[in-house]
Amino acid sequence: MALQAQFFARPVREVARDLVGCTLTHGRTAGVIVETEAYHQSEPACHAHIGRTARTHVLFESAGTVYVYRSYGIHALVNLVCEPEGIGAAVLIRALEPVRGLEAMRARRGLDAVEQLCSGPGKLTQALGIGLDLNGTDVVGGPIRVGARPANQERPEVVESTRIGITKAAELPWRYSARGSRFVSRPWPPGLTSTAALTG
DNA sequence: CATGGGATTGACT
DNA sequence: GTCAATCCCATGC
Repeated sequence: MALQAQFFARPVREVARDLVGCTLTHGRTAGVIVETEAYHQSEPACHAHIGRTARTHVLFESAGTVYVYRSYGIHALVNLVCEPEGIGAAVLIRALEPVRGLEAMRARRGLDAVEQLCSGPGKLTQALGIGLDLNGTDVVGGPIRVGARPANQERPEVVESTRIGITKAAELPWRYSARGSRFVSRPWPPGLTSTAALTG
C-alpha cells in the first residue's frame, strides 16, 4: 500500500520517525527504510534555511516531492519533502535493508555483502539507481515510491539520536534508526569506532 | 566571473 | 584515525 501525499504533510520529525519500517522502491529494486534524518528550514543544517534558491526551491514544494542533490561532488542524496507547501522541510533517507533487486544493487555497487549495499545515504542511491534527474519528481505516481509498513508487521523500535556528518545544529536529536538493524549507516550512539561498525 | 564548502565514501596509515 | 576525490551552487567582488 503506497503512502499518499497526506502522510508527508505533517511535522517533519514525525514523518522521519514513521518512515522507519516503510519500503522505498525504484525500478526493480527496493529496501526497508532503517535510518532517516529530519531537516527543517528553522535550523541551519537544512538547505532551506537560506530561503528559496535555484537549488532549494524543491524543498518548498508540496509534501511528497522528491529532493535529490549532489553531495561532495560525488554522491546523490535522496530526501522526501514534508510539511505544508511553502515550508522548507524534508526527510533524508540514510539507510535501507535491501529486499528486492539484490543482484542489480550488487552490480551497481560493485560488491556482494548485503550489509554494505544500502548502509549510507550515498550508497543507497547508487544501489537503487537514483540520480539527480529524479529531483522534483513525486512519490505519488512518480518513479520513486514509498510503501507503508505492512499491517501484520510489527512496528520497529526506533532510536532517536543526533544527525550524522553536519557541523551546524549538530546537537539536535533528529536522526531515527531501527534498533538492532545491521543495515544502518553507522552504529549508535554515533562516535563508536568504524571497525566496530564493520564487525557488528 | 572566481572561489569555497559540503546531509559522503573508500582507500590508506 | 586521517585524507583526497569531485562538482554544484551560493556568495562575493
